[in-house]
Amino acid sequence: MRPTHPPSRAETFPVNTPAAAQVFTTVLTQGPLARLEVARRVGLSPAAVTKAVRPLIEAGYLMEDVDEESRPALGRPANLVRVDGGRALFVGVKVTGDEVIGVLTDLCCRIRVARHVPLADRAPKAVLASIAELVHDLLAAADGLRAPVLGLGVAVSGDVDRGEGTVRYSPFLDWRDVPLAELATTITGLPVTVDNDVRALTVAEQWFGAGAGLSDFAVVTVGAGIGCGLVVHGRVVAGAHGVAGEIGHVTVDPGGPLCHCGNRGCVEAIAGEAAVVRQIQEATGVQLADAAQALAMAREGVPGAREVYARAGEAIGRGIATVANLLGPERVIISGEGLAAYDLFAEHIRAVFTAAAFGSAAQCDVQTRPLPFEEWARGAAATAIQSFVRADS
Amino acid sequence: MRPTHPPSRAETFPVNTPAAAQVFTTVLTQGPLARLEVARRVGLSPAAVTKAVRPLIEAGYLMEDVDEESRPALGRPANLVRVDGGRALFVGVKVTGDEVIGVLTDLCCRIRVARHVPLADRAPKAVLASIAELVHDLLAAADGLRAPVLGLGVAVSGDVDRGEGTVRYSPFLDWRDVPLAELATTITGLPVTVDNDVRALTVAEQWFGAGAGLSDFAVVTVGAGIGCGLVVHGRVVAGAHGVAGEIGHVTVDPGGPLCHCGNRGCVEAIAGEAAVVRQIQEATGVQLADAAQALAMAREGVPGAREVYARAGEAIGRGIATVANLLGPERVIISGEGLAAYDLFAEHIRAVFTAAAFGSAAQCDVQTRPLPFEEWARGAAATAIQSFVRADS
DNA sequence: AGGGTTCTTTTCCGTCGTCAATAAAAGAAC
DNA sequence: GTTCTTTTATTGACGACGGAAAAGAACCCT
Repeated sequence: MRPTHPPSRAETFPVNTPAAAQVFTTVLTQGPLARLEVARRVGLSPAAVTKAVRPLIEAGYLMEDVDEESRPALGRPANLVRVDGGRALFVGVKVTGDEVIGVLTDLCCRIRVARHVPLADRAPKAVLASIAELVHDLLAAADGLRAPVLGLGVAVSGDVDRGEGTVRYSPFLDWRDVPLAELATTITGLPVTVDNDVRALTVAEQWFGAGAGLSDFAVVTVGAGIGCGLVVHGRVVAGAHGVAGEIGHVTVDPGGPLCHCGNRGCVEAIAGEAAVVRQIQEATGVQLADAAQALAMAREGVPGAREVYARAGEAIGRGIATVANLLGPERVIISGEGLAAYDLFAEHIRAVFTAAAFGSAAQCDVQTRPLPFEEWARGAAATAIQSFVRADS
Repeated sequence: MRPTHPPSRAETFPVNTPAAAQVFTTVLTQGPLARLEVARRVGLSPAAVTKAVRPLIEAGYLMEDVDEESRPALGRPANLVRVDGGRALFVGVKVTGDEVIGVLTDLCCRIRVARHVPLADRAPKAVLASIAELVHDLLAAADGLRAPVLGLGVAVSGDVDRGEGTVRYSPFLDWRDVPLAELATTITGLPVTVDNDVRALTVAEQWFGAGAGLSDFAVVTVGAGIGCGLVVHGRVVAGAHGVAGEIGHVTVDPGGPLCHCGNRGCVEAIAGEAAVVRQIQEATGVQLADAAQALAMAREGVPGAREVYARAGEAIGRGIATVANLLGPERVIISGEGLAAYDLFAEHIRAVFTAAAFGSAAQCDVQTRPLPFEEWARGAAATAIQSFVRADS
């Protein structure tokens, strides 16, 4: 049940306690902080923070840093503690249907290098080859940075068991029970963490994005599919069977269009990329090559096209309202390539959401964040950092 | 942020550590256990369990108990540890629209006495008077049991802040910002815990019911309203704004009947008690006095009546599928007075659920549990026990 | 230079949990 | 009936972690 599939012998985090992990993560995500401030946020005594920080500084993971800027008018200025990004590197990889996106990040999870590799074939072998190529490239780039690469995170859509490091079922890739972590470890020699792609993005948002500091929020991704990452009680929800956040297959209209899952009126069957293209083709009678064309038509004001986007927005709004009603998150973050059409969605999402959110669930803050695929890969790197830092025997 | 609103000075749990609370809860919920077995389940060493158990035995909360039955063929027989139910008592109260149900439980949360008091008026004053009467009765009954009453749990529908002990908004009772814990403490002199009623029932199910041992499950209650309690990561979900589990206001048919929340086609607007009665009246033209009459008509086979129940079942099934798709619980427990009509629902719930559940979310085990209102009150008592045991400064 | 303020560290101590050894309570074997 | 085996429970030594309090450090201001 180790979240990382480890190679022979690798550099490990110097302290193996929950407190150390929490201190490190707090410093990582909440920027340079005075020890006293860390103590307040983590709920430890200042002394405990001093003691937790010392070995991490000695190991080079944290560093001190006086901040000339915000010197207080009174009292001793704080010795800020920050993560030394240059101390270590991680690789994050996101697999999509037609390419593999990889980023090399530092220990602060800042992207240093990003690479894309096209994917001809979705079979595990081909994907692994692309991952290998990507990682090889990134490791080469890492050579110049004089820091060890300590982990690889891989994000794949579908039912992923992070603990086992296996992809149980990915409809998109047509994979079943692929021991991806093990395979990637033998190829790359790195400790590998495998997780679902939306959950990986959710971790990135939790650490560095609009979910920072929130214990309950949701990330809704609009694109080829409609996905959702949930954070409840401060932890990403994985579900008992590995599946969770399937907002794309929430029914919003039982009489709606047929979905590939076999049901009618799923959010994805109305607002997924393929569904939008298809519906606009049907409405206009024009054959479209891709989503960009569909978007262009709607922007031009072709009759029927705008309405398709409006209905898509309503479906998404209803899906978000459902999440809000069931979980009462503090915030919902909408992201994904589909945001390119956000101007066509926005008002409909909002209108349906405010109408359908029950009681104080409507207080939920809905915001959009256009995030490129690199950000998903960064999330994968974040899961690798998580595994590296996490204290679990 | 204390979960219990305490009176002047009361008996407290002897040890204030997470480990002790966990050991006690494990023994409470998983029956008499050998220390070694407790150690295995809690993840502590046997020695730690011995040390945690001792003060609890000295304080009388736990007791030893040799089990002649399951003596092993080999080795030293285990000294089972169990909670001494007779050591302390708790009162649990559930407020409904027309009555207040109270139970007196022992420390094992077994119901010793149950009482109902009718409720003429839903104003806080009247409800508090009923609670006072009920508690007075139960305390009188407790006198004969020679054990102190250590807490009162109150379960109310609506938006309840357990930490503050206040009812922020209860549409059903038409309450706003009632500091119920404080009020009840001054009246009864007991430490009071206030929580949402469905969440209280969910705690009871988590401890003693079909949710025992599960870290992710849901309780769906069918009755006057349709509610839902969620357990994620082993904890009951309260939501950032106090509202969560509003499955009753998940939309299943945007063109459906109008709901009191202002939307169309909510689960509650189709499958709530009032909605079913109304729909059957409309379908048959017969005026009905209550849900029992509606049920009788459907059982007699009056045309149109059965169909209303069928549609209700479908709505519930879709709601459950939505929960399963979003959270991937291991189990969904259906309960509530509405189960009286379960024979008319069952197949439709199941059919829609299996069709609409996505991927391995369909592995979720859906079961029904007819639980009387006393069980809800017992849940309230369970929250009181939780507050009593919980280690939080 | 001295006082005020705030951050950091030190020292000491208590608590809690593990480890390893020991005790205890059986039945089985001879 | 003694001894062995097996399993459970307890003990005591030890170490790690975190808190409290006090001292130290760094700065500003007067």
